[in-house]
Amino acid sequence: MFRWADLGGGSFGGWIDGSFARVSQEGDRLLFRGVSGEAAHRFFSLETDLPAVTGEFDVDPAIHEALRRYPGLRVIRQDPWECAASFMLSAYNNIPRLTGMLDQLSCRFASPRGGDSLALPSRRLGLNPFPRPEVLAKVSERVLRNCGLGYRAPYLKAMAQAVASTRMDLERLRALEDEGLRRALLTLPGIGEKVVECVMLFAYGRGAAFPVDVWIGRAMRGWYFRRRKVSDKKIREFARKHFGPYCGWAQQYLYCLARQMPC
DNA sequence: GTGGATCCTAAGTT
DNA sequence: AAACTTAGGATCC
Repeated sequence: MFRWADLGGGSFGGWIDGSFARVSQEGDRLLFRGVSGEAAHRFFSLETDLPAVTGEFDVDPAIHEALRRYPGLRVIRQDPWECAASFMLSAYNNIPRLTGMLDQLSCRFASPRGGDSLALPSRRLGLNPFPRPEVLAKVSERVLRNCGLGYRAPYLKAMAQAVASTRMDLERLRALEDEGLRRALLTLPGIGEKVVECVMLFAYGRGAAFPVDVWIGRAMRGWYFRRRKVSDKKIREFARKHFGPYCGWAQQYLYCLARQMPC
């Protein structure tokens, strides 16, 4: 999510299932190189009937405008470990710094394998695969701080240890219903009410998840609550009822709109 | 225009 | 519920 690079010439690169993928668009078709079509389809949720989904929550002027501005926008399905770690690190942080942190981690604790060799990204781009939890679990807190993580360093180490051990099998969590999944993920260190929604939505494909970050919070208060003071939880509950079971997809559209025109 | 000192803030969690 | 690390960006000389 945070680690895709603009390679120029209308082409973008990032890691999908252990392969470095290059994606470009030809007319209304997407072209994938370095990765199986199947994996790419899963990653970009291309099996989802987008008009059917967006039609379900095209219910008011704000979301309507967002749908008009960002046609084709989809929710990705990322690897749960990378997703959980990335969003944990995003807490009380800014995007440029976050990407710098992730780049350092991937350059220092992961090496490129797989993908077609000619298409391997350079280390300078910071585009190695995301480090495995077993690796990060053994890295000292001091070294993690050295990657610029700050106070988040111990969280990442503890999370990596949990995921690398049998304590937290992120793949087995797929079998759980939304509430069970939410409760399980919340036990991970550094994951709270906002990040858990991100992981559910962007890694586990739970369309009913609705992350309320500062941007969505501001925007929703402005657009739907007459700028009243409302808790993030209330906003989430409202969104779930207002937009329905795919409110998480609506969140993506609103998020883009909120960042483009801040309140 | 360029360089550096300083201030401020940040896709929240504990 | 106040505190949390610190890099990157903005502002200002």
